[in-house]
Amino acid sequence: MLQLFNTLTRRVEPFQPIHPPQVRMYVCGMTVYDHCHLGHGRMLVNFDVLYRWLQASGYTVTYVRNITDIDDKIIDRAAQQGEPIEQLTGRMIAAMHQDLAQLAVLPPTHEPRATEHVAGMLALIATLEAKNLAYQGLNGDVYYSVRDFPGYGKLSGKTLEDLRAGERVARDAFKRDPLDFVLWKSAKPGEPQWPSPWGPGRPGWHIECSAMSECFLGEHFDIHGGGHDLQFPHHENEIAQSEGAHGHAFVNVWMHNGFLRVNDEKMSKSLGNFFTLRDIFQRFHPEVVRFFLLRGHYRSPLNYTDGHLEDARQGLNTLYTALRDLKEAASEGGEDDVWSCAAGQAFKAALDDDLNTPEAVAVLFGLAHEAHRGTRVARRHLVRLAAVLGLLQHDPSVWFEDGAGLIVDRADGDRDRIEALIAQRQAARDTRDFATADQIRQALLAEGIVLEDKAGTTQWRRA
RNA sequence: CGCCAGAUGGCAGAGUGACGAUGCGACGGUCUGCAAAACCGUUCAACGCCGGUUUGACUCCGGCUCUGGCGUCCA
Repeated sequence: MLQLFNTLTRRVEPFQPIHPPQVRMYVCGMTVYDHCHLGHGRMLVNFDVLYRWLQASGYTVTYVRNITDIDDKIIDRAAQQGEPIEQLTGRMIAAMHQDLAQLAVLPPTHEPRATEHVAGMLALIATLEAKNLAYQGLNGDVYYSVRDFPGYGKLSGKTLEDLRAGERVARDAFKRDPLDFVLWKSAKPGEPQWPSPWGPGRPGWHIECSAMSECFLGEHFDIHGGGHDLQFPHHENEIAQSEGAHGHAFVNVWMHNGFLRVNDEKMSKSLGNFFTLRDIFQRFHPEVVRFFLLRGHYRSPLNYTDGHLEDARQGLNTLYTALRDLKEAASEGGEDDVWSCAAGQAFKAALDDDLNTPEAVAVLFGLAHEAHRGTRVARRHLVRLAAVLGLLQHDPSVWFEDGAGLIVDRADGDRDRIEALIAQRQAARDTRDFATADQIRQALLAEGIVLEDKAGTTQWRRA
């Protein structure tokens, strides 16, 4: 049975959907003012694995991942670039979809945009105001009154006193309490705005997720996820909004993934130490990146360096080598149930244990070794299990000829040239002219191409 | 200052109250014309520090040190 770590209880607990076999999950997605970086990729891949694993476990999953397409940073960026907001967000959304497709991240069931749900947000704010949980300040902004919501702080494990003690809370003369947060921002000249009972303006950041999750998943659903930095204040505020408005539980399981780090610092746009996915994809195959991310547990910090990506690439190549070398064995043997074999059970146990992907990956290596030692079904099981993680779905021969996980420059006709050299070398070998044969091997090796002689033929791959 | 998380072998990274995950790298062997891949073996291997509980602790408890995150936009 699946067990998940719940931020709300700080424990790993059995996962029990509210309405099995349905599972409803919501994940906070991207704010689209820039390209996705590797940290975003980690979050998106982690929840993609959860999505896949829930489905593989027999659940019918409704997965909602929102897009924030209106906020300060978007407005600033658009202004800075002299670009209309919708053009900027449209561009970034298209880019994100490309990046995610490359990473083999499945599209969610719904991918709502904040700007399409302003009506729902206004309805929610009205409810909060009617319940005296929201008030309008003299500046026209509508605030959430934190002190009037009893459970405030339960997700982040903080009390209002703890929070007030922090000196980093900005003073705002229009708030009743420094911790109150904005639900509706009154319109400023030149900014996008929508009409509302409180005057024209635009939504605060947190309200969109309360409105959109309710729209697609209802007032009470199973799983809500996001990056660890969203735990406070974003998710805490979502709870305040949704539970405040509806008077009952909002989300059963809260999940937060750990950060990707660079030089032991969080990778973030603010720190400017980020690598965009597309930058990395210039050098490494996206599957290497996915594999790298899955080798660590989603809640642990993961440190990025080029060297670690290279390690991951070598490991992935070990798996692809098993697929390539044992290609013919694949079609042999009848159908059987992967989940009943030892590897399948171990794999399932690993993912059921709070998505222990490193352990699951270890099972994959075990299968690769078994396959090499002659276990007939091992290769098929390897492919089947890896698919659950979104791995090993490329043709192994193409994988190795394309670059074996690296992005390499290839000239047109490269392949023909290589094949021709291999033929030449073979001719030399036939006359036992090993000096010439080795010379050709060395020449190809110098450009990163490794020749492997086996069973009377020679195959090649990129190193 | 408050709250939270973490400290594992050359590197990455799981896990467990007693039995040496896994990967990468390195070394030796088998195989090969030579290689590569694979297989076999080695790396005499590690659990931040100090106490405690226990027959037994890397694992549980307490303290300490250090690191990171959150408390402000952030996946």
